[in-house]
Amino acid sequence: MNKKKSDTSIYTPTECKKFILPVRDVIDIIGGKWRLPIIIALSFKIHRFKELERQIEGITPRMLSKELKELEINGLISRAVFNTMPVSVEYSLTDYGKSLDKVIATMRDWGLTHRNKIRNE
Amino acid sequence: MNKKKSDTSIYTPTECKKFILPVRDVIDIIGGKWRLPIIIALSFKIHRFKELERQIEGITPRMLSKELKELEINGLISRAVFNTMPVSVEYSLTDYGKSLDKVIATMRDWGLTHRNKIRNE
DNA sequence: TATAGCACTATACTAAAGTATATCAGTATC
DNA sequence: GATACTGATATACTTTAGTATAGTGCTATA
Repeated sequence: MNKKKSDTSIYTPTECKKFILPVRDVIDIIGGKWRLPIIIALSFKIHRFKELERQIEGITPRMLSKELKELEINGLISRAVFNTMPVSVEYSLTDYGKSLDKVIATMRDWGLTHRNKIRNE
Repeated sequence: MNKKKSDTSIYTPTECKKFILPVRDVIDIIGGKWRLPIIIALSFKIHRFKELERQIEGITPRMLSKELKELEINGLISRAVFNTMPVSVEYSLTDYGKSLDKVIATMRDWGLTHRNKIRNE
């Protein structure tokens, strides 16, 4: 009776870490300098490698290639190769990638409020 | 008539960047290795510096101090000094900081789904 | 034959994020 | 007088993220 389990059930370093893990996953997946620009570009339309390179200004082919691979591993985008001459490769958001929309929208809402708050201080 | 504005209105590098900015803000604010643990810990109760240091295992006082400052600058937490002996300093989430709950919950939901998906592959 | 476009990759580098370790001033306890 | 507590800060270091630049194999066009 001297200790209430419910008060601190989540509030131990271990439980706290467990609570955070899925949130951290999202940050790991869409974090970094280039992932969001890529996801947003692909949410508008399917893109070829060079199109993305031109669309996302400042990105190097090395980073684009690297990030596309990561996003593909995480199942957010898919890669389709066509044997045209020269070969063309199309990147598109998977349904799973599209499901991030809700998350991005929620973040964006808060971020817009934050921007207004900062501006009015 | 040969170009439809609505098709590409958001879809230029400049407009795309504008769209992303508030989302990036959120990542910048809660991203990094230690911000979420700090925010979550403070969402359960007010903490003193040493309490946070003990609660968040692995953090060094340098990082804790650095991140607390950043979070305070962004208005998410507040710092209260009491002239006890020795001095005690209490950190708490502001209402504004608490407003991140919704964002964190949404991210967590998606992250949990992602974890289940990965596990079942 | 030279040049250009596509989808990358390789190598070397710089910058940012995070870690390790020691130390500070003040007080209270052993 | 030595040690420990509080809330930090300083310096030096390593690790991760991102950049710069050049080059690959293929083919079509000039």
